[in-house]
Amino acid sequence: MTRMTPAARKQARNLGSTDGFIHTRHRNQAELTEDYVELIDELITERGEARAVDIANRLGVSHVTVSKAVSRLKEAGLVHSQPYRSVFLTDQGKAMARQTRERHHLVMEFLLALGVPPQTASIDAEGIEHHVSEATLKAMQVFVSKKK
Amino acid sequence: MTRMTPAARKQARNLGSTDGFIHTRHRNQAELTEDYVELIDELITERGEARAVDIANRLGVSHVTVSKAVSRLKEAGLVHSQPYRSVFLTDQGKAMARQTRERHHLVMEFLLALGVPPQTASIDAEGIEHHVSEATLKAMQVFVSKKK
DNA sequence: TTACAAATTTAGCCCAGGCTAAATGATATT
DNA sequence: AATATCATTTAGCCTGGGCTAAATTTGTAA
Repeated sequence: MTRMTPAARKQARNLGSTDGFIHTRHRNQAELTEDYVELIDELITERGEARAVDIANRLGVSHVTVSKAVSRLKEAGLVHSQPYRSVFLTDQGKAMARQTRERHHLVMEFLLALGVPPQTASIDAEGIEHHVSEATLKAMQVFVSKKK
Repeated sequence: MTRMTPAARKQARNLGSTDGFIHTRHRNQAELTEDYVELIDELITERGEARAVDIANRLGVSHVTVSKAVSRLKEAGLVHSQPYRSVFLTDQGKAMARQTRERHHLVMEFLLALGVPPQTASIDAEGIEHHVSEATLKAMQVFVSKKK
């Protein structure tokens, strides 16, 4: 190989950008947060309150993990609660919940309209919903409308 | 609240199962692995070899992180390499790469057929591809075929 | 063939998000 | 009102996947 400056090497290999990948770690944090907020919202709707035990059971993690997660959510301003009491969404949390709920619902409708069986659709929606852009959401919306 | 056995309480709250959620941590591990394998495959195709520096640049992480990740992939039997040399896929790794590549391609085609603009489609495909079941993949396939 | 540049590995750190065990708080039955 | 039970928090641990700095290896120009 002939001598090259570092910049020239990079250039030669077409590098230098992160190529559309997002740091999975962060992507994941966001996902987890959304899952918690979504679930808290569901629990409040279903039973009027979201208790740590219930969150833990639904998520399949220990109640201690939930306790720590709730602290993080508090830090993030998504949730508030008194010690030893159940958890409530702040306005910000509610906004996120609404968004997430709508997105979830749309993705679900979309998969069903596509012909995916309900049970599978439910699982896939859980995984997919955190990764769809506004543009894709809109396209899904259009598709669902047309199907009706 | 009236006295209840623990089992009765669970029953009353409809709990006991993890409700379709998968532990995000694990889901994530699998994703990362697929991203690495996919990228290594791409690099080998593009340039004949996958070097740690290139992987690091494309993924936007440090080369040290890549080094550690490659060790994990080796452990998992997906990859092999001599010290200080570039990385190659094992048969198992190649199989995973092929699968991932096909899935990626199909999801991409699908989003484009749906009317999502290419750039957005590319980003979304990255996120979505790890979360689609066989059933959904098949439905996407059907949709894409019909569009042609 | 020596010396320098580039790549990889090693050492050692950090943080998030899991866990179990133990301490503390809330509540319902008697 | 006391006690037993259930829920939450605290303490302390582990692992994965990041990082920087330093050591090592490889490869090439002079």
